[in-house]
Amino acid sequence: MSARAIPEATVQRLPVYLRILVDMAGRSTTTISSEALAASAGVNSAKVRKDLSFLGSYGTRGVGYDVDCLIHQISRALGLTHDWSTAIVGLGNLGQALAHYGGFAQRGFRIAALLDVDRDLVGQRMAGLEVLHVDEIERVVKEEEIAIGILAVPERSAQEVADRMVAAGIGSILNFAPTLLSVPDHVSLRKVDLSIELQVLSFYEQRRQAEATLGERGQHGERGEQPEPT
Amino acid sequence: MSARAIPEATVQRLPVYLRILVDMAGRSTTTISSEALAASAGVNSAKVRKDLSFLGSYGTRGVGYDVDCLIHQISRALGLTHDWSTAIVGLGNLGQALAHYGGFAQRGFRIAALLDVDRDLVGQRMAGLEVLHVDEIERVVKEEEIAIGILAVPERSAQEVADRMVAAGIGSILNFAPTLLSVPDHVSLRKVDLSIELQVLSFYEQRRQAEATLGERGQHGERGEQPEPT
DNA sequence: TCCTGTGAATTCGTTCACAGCC
DNA sequence: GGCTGTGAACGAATTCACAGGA
Repeated sequence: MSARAIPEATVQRLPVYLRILVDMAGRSTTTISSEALAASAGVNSAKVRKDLSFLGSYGTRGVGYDVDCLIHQISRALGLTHDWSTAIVGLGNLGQALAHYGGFAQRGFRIAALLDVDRDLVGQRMAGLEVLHVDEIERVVKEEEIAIGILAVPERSAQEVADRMVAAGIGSILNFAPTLLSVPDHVSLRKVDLSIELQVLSFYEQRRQAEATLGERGQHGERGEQPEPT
Repeated sequence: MSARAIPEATVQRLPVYLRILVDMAGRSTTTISSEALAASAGVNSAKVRKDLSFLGSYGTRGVGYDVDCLIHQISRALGLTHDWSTAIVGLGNLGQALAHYGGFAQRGFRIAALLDVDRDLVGQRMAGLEVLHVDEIERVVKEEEIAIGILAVPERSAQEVADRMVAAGIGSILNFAPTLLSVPDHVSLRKVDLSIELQVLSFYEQRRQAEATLGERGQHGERGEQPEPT
């Protein structure tokens, strides 16, 4: 059966499968089984088959999935068949690191604008772009058709900048500031919070040290599923 | 009923509650209800109560929770009552940004070492530390009792460095490289993958544009739960 | 024979709803 | 009266297990 409503959990795994498949294609592999893909992705093969079945029936029984076909189907499902423009707001250490990170462009996310409040930064060139003042955000979002705003500003200004992004018409925000943002229902929001990651690791680290006696599970976190140490 | 086995999903939310509570304490708030905490955390109050109940019964019926008490209990549960030492391996754009990010130390995660393979970087000072060659990792992990390794190396060397961290005795790894790592069961692993975040946003962005007609849900992702735009 | 696709069973997480205590 | 703590109901995600096509 084809599509309609891909579950949240599946959406999060599709990019992982995609990366593996692109890698496979680069090695001239033409076909892959759910078992092999599952091993690379660190999940169980039934999950892979169920996930892929939400895209439609693109496998061949007794054989597996055609790598190129799957790449195409996943890309289509994720909306990666065309590029998206992004803007980075906040060019501190993290914002600059993001601006220079090549992995975005490579995966179809064009960094179309860099913005900051700091008058010393505005006007400078960075990663091939001129840094704009954050007050230009409304204009830039419209002119460059920015779909995704990347927020790398300090905690205290995060909400204000987010509000301006939303007002300017941005539909998706990736927030690196360690704060909870409020956005209207029609805006998608994801956050990356380094201290939360460390604190979660701390929990398991502590538990391991506290026990230091029983054999316990060691793979933790919805983001941390991993394959066998094979 | 007291503790034993805090669910994964709860562990991920405790740091969020903790941040809000610390903020509250800074504003001299002494007591908070599950309803208020839930509103700040962007979740529902039953979830807050259930989450907190895994730590024990520290609330007062008719009143709420004592802020300082909760801070203490959550910190204890997360293993934050003592500091943890971390090491950052890979000092490209991202590694440098992490090295200079103040939020770690502030939350009890001491950056005890910076390592890289690049001979030009080794020996330089950065964020108050001398950059060491990655070959020193075994010695440093032992001498500095590094608990958490932060991996900001390129994809191709991530597995190798992870293996060396594990061999050196590190129990937790936070991986920023866009690759799936294999580690033994007794090692905790979490990853932060920027392109996955963007691709998930792309999915919802595309769906929104494709529909552009029905009123649909806008808040997505296990990391992206958010409160009302109140 | 091999591997997909998927109902059914199970596990995990969330939400409801209320008894019990302040 | 207000708010916690928690069984019970519900829903989502995972895994099992196998029917059915290549």
